[in-house]
Amino acid sequence: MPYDPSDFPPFAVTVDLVVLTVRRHALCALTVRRGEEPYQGQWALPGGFVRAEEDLATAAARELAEETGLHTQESGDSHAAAHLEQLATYGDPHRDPRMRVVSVAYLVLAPDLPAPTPGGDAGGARWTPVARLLGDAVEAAERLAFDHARILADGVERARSKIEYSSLAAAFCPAEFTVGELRRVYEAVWGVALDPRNFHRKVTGTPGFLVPVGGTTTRQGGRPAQLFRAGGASALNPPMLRPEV
Amino acid sequence: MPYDPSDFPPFAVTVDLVVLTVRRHALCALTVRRGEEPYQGQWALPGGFVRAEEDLATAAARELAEETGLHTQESGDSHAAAHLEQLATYGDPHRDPRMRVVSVAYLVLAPDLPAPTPGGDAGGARWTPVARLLGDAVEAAERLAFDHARILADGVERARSKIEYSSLAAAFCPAEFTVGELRRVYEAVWGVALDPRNFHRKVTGTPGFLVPVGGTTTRQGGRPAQLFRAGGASALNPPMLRPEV
DNA sequence: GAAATAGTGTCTCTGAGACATTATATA
DNA sequence: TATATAATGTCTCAGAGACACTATTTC
Repeated sequence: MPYDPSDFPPFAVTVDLVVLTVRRHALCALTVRRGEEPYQGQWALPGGFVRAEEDLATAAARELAEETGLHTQESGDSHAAAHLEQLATYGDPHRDPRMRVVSVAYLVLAPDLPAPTPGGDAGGARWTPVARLLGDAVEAAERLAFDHARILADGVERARSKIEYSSLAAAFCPAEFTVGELRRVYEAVWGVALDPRNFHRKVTGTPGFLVPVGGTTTRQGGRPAQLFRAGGASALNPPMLRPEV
Repeated sequence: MPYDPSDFPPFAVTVDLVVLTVRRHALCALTVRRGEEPYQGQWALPGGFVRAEEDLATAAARELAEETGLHTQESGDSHAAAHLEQLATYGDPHRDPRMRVVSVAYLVLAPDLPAPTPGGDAGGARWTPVARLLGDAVEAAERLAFDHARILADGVERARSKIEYSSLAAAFCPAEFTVGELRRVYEAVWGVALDPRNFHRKVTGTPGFLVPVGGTTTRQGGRPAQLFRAGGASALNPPMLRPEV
């Protein structure tokens, strides 16, 4: 195995972001409109080149901040931090018609943002329900550029399976949330209805999963609900069971 | 987001392989001795450059065949095929002191090979127990080059968690195996002792997990054991529970 | 015979699913 | 008042863990 820098073919390396949130009871992904060829005018996942002296995760966090203003670390204040993790890497030789591009995809789980349309330097950016991007009969106008539909599908599947055995569903909620809000996250991500009583028993009975924060809220209507924040426990054992098995 | 080929910094892209097998009741990883600087003489994970017109998974399968002779597809004969899946991508700017290298790691689960030392064009290649490569006090002579200890740790963790809820443990076994042999795989990978009777009930009671093949063997000593092959079910639901929770 | 592994059965307890019921807000 | 959501409780059944016991081989 000779190892000569002149031996290896040059690659471009990018990061692509699957940014998921729950809005109006639907799982949504952040999409941006492409301003140039190829796939000009089509929607795509946000992303960009990794810089020469930049780590992959750093590049993903930078792109995320540029597109949404979201940060992945608590900035001292009480803002909920988005969760960021590496998803997978896509390197088909012809996934980009211009050159050889290897893209490292990252998955971001974010709370519903106050600003309806994310700011940043991206042209048109919007939240699109994943059902409309990944359904059986996706309209041509909604079809994602490159192999981004595949990347999005992988990200959605990762999110669906990870909230089973981790406390990551709280990443979709504001810093303080109720049991019912957390349940509606599960229902939106999985696309199923969960029994409110069994759900309540499960999440409040798991030590370290939820920490009561003291107040109550009626923002969902009905009887005031206790407010919680995510506890330190990152693993959920035994897992939350996804119905329809 | 201007998108000009001259904009992007050039990267080298490699694949690194975490090839795991179970030998003599121990989880082992394939390691090769480095023949040149940096880290000359140290052990490392097998791997190499991705070619210009080659898919990432293809490059991983090619490197695997070169180093071990293993194939990832059934070749028509009854040889057990190794399992190959993408693990993660490592791109710290200084993980290779010579240039910017992004490495896509793949995880391979292989049955114990008949040949004690894998062939191929790699110089010294051998199976090393992962406990010796990842323990708390790893000897200097056993320390892996680059960030390969981290990659190996990620691969081992992936394997440990995946056999919980999938039928992948059978990838460590020959094409036909007994319940006891499968149990010893779990015990080696997890490093725990499992109750043989509860294990037997679990795996034989899960529909589609094991298919009886008709014969028996006494290669483990004792009463003859029925032979099975892996069934079509790839998911194991409910999962096999890892003790010490 | 002893010793090893294979295979079946039995008991108990945790926990998920399917309900009922009560509590407290808004319209 | 009706209606929404929140919170607690009760029953049943599947399944994991902890065993006992029998079966069939090798030494």
